Amino acid sequence: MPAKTENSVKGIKARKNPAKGAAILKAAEKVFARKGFHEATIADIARKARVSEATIYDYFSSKEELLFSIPAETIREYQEKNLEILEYFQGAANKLRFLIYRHLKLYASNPDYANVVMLILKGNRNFLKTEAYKIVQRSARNTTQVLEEGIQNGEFRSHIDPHLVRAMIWGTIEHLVTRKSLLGKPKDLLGLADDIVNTIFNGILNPPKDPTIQVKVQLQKAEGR
Amino acid sequence: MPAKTENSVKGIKARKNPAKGAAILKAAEKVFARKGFHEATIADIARKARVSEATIYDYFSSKEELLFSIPAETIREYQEKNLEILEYFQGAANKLRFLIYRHLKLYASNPDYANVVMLILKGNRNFLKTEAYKIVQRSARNTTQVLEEGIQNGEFRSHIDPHLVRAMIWGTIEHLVTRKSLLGKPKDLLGLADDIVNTIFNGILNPPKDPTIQVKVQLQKAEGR
Amino acid sequence: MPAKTENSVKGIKARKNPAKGAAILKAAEKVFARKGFHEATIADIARKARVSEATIYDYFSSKEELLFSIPAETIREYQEKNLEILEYFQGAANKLRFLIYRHLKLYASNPDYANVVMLILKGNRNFLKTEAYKIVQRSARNTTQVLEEGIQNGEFRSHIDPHLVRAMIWGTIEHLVTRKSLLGKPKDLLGLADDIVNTIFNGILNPPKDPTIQVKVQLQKAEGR
Amino acid sequence: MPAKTENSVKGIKARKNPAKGAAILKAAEKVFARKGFHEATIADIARKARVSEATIYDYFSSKEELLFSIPAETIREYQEKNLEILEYFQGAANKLRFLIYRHLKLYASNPDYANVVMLILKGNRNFLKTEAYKIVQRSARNTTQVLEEGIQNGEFRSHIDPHLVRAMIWGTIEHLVTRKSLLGKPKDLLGLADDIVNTIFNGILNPPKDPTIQVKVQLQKAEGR
DNA sequence: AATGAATGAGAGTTCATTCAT
DNA sequence: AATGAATGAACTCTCATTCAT
Repeated sequence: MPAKTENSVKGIKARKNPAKGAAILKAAEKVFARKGFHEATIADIARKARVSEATIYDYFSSKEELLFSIPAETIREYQEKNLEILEYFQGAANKLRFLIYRHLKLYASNPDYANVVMLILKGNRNFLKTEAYKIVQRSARNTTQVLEEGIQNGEFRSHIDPHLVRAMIWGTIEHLVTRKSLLGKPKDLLGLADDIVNTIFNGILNPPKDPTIQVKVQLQKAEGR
Repeated sequence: MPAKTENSVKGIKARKNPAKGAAILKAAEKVFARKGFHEATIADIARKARVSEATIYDYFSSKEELLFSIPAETIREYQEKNLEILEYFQGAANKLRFLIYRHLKLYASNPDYANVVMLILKGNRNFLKTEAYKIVQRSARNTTQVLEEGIQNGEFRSHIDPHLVRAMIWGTIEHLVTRKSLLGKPKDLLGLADDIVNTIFNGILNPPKDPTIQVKVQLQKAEGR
Repeated sequence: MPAKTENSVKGIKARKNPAKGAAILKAAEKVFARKGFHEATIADIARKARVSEATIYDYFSSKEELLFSIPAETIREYQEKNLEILEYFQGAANKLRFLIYRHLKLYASNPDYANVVMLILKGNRNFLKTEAYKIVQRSARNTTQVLEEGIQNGEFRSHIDPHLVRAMIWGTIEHLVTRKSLLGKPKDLLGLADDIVNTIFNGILNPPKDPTIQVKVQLQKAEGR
Repeated sequence: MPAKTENSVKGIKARKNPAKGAAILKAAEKVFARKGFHEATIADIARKARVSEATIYDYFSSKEELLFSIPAETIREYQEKNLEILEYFQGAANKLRFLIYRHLKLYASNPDYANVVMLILKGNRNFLKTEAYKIVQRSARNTTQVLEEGIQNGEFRSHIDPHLVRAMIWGTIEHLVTRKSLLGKPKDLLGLADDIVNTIFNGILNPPKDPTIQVKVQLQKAEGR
């Protein structure tokens, strides 16, 4: 799909050897995850990637660009696949459950990535100008649309604000992932998915004691005669 | 109230002039909020506080300690007041609603503080070792306890996981506050409180179409006599 | 004369200790003279000045500013004194001779300075934007004015172009100083002054063989009668 | 004419394709002229020459050698032609006038070359060790010889110092060319040639008001008889 | 109590140059 | 003959921090 250079694969500005570009990126992810952005040095990353520092600058124009390149590919793959699979689900509730699972799984299965995103990128204003961030936004719109769909077809309450609910879902996930990144718990992130979905779906309030309806049927003797 | 040295007032390690310590802290909050931790320099803060750089080191032992001192007082005041007021509420639902409001309000009315907490401290591993962070944890326990209380007394569903629900509530708030810090919207954070509470309480699912129960009553002719 | 800060003496941007600023400048002059601009390192200069590299940046904002600061004071002193003394001379020729001597002497008695100016600054485009360069220009105007004065009062030929003659004088001096900087000869720069002045004044052409006028006086015998 | 290797044509160490060597040299001249030596990168030159950086090193062993190779051919051609034509002139004055014209024209018609020579090479100590510089020296000797010739045959004053006069002529030209390189003026360099020659020849002093000789002839009456 | 002055320690970045293909 | 790819080696500049006054 790229027009001229066959090297600019999937957002990694990898001139030269794309595999090496990816290796550097992976090394950077690890080092940033462990040390944080400012505490990590290019030398650290170079050592981890087993290349020279100069080589890193052949593939990425600055330390920050290197940082921003980490989510680029991952996020696009994620979003593409999301759109693809979403088609197969029937009903907004099912779709939403799927999105929650996937979102959680994305981080659960890439702890270094989770670290970088939650602890570094989320607080970085410049990241907002990034191409990768635009995909994040698009991905957010997925969720909103599913919520709107659910309201439309009556699956979801008509009173809810799709934007707020999306914020709740994402906020919940991000909070949990951040906790996991910082404190190591809960051990099993994915295991929380069902609970999250249930709580989002049903809320926490106990329904009024009994939704039973009391039907009073009085049969009277038919006064014959 | 000060325990040992009469200068260590309210968590600010202010030897000497406590007012100056507070001024430096306020200046630091502003500068950190605007520039981020690493991008802000001690010189910036000194300029803003109208003191010399050396003076800052008379009040705080390092740049990071200065950063960590920012939430210290705020968070303690917040927590104290929370506990105090909480007493006056009846019922877990009312208490929880109060906590949500307050949490949101804390950030809504201190944008610089929100900035520092959301964009800088949340990603800082060392903050976890801080005294201030311990208060945050205690504050979290408030919420959990209220949730447990609600489960106990039947206000809340017995199936919910208090820890998860607290994560959801906090995650939601943090997500919204972070958005506000980075993007400036939504303009009115506090205005979202009701919606948040409602959604957390009732969930998003429409209750089954009609909880109506179809009662079939067949009356038969009473056969002769 | 400086309004506010008493430290900004004579173009040396010396905050803090002006003497140290001057020492750094002197060290820089030496090092640049010996090694050239790009080959000299801040570390070299710091070592020579017996200060830390960081201190240099407390006095000068960049390596280039340090370079440009070298002629600043010298050139101003030179120009001021020139104007002062020029008053005492009678006649354009005497004034011009004085200027030539002084110009030559400036470089002859400051070999390091000559080096920096001739080998480094003369080829540096950015130097043209400098305050010091403006003084150089003013100094050039001195010469032109004296030449104009000489034309006006008949001391100098009316055909000469003051700008060109000034270029010739300066060019001559610069050429000689550059040679001395690079090759070490001629040993005695100042000794050339008289020759330069004579040649500029009288040119190199031999006057037409004899400006003698042949007067033929024929005395004839007065024929008696 | 090539002595040993058939590739080292005309001073360009061009193994392989001499045309490509010349192209690289021309590109280097342009880039150096525009940016200066240190500011220009091999990458810049490679881009301009439409070759790879590595290829440049197939033709020139280092960046500095590349720089020094720029004048090599030009200067030799210039010197050869000078010697050739000089023969046809009669009289030292005519020869000198020719040399001044030619020298000025050399730079006037090659602005990039003038730039490189005046702003870069003139300040470079290593250039003095160069083969090209030796030709420059030889070329300088031309001028000196012509001056000596003129002194010998009475065209030039016997008092003048040929070395100094040559320095004056060259200094003048270099000064003017440098000005043109840096400031763009004067627009017409060659137009100054006549003025230069005239001033060098005749000096700037007005000849004593009247070289008239007052001859007093007193005729006395021849007494007696 | 306050600060002017000084600096140690590094970090990111650039580029000329090399070499295997 | 030509070059894509890789890197060693520096160098400028910044800043948190210290200390004598």
